[in-house]
Amino acid sequence: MISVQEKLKEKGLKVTPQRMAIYNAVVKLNNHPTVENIVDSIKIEYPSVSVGTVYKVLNVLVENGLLRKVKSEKDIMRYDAMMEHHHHLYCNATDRIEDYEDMQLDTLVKDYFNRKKIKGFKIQEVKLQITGNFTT
Amino acid sequence: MISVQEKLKEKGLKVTPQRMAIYNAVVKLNNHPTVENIVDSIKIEYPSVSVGTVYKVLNVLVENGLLRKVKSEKDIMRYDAMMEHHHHLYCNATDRIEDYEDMQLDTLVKDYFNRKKIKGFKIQEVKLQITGNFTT
DNA sequence: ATGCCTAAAGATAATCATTATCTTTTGAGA
DNA sequence: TCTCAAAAGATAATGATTATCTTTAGGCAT
Repeated sequence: MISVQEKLKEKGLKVTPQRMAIYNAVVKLNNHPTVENIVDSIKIEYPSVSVGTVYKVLNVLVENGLLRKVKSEKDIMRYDAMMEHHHHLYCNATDRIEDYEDMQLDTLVKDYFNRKKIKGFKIQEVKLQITGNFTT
Repeated sequence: MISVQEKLKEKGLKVTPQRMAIYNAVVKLNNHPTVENIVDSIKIEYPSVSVGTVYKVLNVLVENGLLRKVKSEKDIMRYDAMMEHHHHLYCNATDRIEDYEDMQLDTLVKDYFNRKKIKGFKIQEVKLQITGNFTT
């Protein structure tokens, strides 16, 4: 598992405490935090952090493949540190979003679209948006 | 096929020319128009239309099950007049979004999740977000 | 280790989609 | 036709995100 520092260097980006803190916050918060969540979390360590910086850093991390954007029902952006192919469980009752990995399902879908092509469209990725309710 | 007028009356909503025009614009534009697209389209018939009104009407139509919101990669809301269960094809190159209906696929997915439950989660709907490129 | 230089952080203003507010207009039942 | 609440129009406000400008600090060369 390659570290954040290494990934940043690889891309020619400077390793700064803010970038580390923001990345780690997304990993730690882990349930697809909003910018607000991230700012709150970081304020504990870095009370002086600027909101603009958080936005900038998040964009840099997304552009360089360290984080992903996740769009929720509301029009606030959320972030995900899980970079492998996966699906999302959306809760109807709350705004909770959880990652869902299922290679068996991926195979099923892949096979299906290998057999049945969509005419006029070349598929690159298929992601499932599973809505429902958490029972726990 | 029940008409828009009837649907509005059914819900106790007044039938106004603006509501008709906005609904018809979404149907006519058909490729998941943005509010801007809709306003432009309507300005031809109703040059005096207010943008605020378009937003309000769209929200009313969504709340009453006449339209759906579709979120795109950008953070601008788009609208869809297709109310039946369906999936979306997202183009990587352009911002084109197309509806995709596939009952065979729906059956496959439904059967899969009937056999393999997600623990701690009750599924209500599964929608596929198919990204790729239009070849036409 | 020190200095230099550019990238990044901080602070603040600006933007832009969307919503709220308030007044005027109008659909539709009596 | 009259009435009245609901809807439209106009405009201001909001709130997330981006841009701008100044200050700070990584990190490479000396």
